[in-house]
Amino acid sequence: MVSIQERQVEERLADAGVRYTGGRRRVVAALGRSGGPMSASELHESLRGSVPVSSVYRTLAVLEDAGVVEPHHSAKGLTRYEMAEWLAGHHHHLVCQGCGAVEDIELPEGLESQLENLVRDVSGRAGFRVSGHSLEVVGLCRRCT
Amino acid sequence: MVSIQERQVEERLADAGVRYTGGRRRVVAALGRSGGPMSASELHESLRGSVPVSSVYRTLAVLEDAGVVEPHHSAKGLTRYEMAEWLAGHHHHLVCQGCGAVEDIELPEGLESQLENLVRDVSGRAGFRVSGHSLEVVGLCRRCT
DNA sequence: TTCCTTGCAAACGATTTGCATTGGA
DNA sequence: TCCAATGCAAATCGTTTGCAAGGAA
Repeated sequence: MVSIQERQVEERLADAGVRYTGGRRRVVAALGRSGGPMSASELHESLRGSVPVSSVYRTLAVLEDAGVVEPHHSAKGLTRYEMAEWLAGHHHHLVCQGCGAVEDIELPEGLESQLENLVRDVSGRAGFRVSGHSLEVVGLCRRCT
Repeated sequence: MVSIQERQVEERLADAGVRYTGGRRRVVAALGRSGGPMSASELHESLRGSVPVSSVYRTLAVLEDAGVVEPHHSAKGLTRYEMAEWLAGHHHHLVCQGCGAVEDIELPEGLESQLENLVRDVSGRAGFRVSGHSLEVVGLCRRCT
């Protein structure tokens, strides 16, 4: 999967005026492979230590600034990152209370747009300017059941 | 508001075999007053330092074990707590990207139950045993707009 | 007395930052 | 060349824990 996504990231980073170096490419690739958000240390491990933890953090900060990845805050003060919506598509999360794993899910089209309207409506009433939403379903995954 | 909720907490802690001391009462009261989840240090401040931070943490741990409060993970590795659903009622959150504040909102009855069905349906298909869900709407609050 | 609770300070773990070095355009 | 990027170590910051003192049953 060196394709479209890779190009888009390349372009976005160029626009942001930063380099798309080897280390950064590896982090993006690891995130692209993953089926859910990953933390800095998970990325560090996934890359077999080829990118030091501090560099992973800096890379994630750069990527977040450029709008390439988005943070996701989970238990025990861990922050996990995933490809931004415009790259990975809009989706929601199943969070396992047993093992802490996070899995992506998509809602059926109809329900998704209905939910969007609802969100806009309710939030507007509270004087809130909506920029996005995320549904988090908690429970036990197949393995932890 | 010394009423029902207070009684329920009292009972729950008694069942858990722990004391409902002054410090713990103050933490619960502060949470009850709040319109959204609060972190340990926010509680510490809100109580004008009358409860040391470490005690706030311990209190929150006890309350969580007893099922009186529930954690909510937010930006910058902060964990905020709020009264559990069975005490505060089911609701969702508006998260301000500007100031980080979290505000509670409720969905209209109809949409809420529809959302519940949807969640059960989609998650079940993924072999996931659902225990709850939470919708997080991100954007800018009135003050930060 | 006997536990549970509390406070302070030290310990921890995730994340950030200073600084000297490396590497790409 | 020149500035962004990197690696390491030290510094931060939220949170946890050890231990001795305080309190209620």
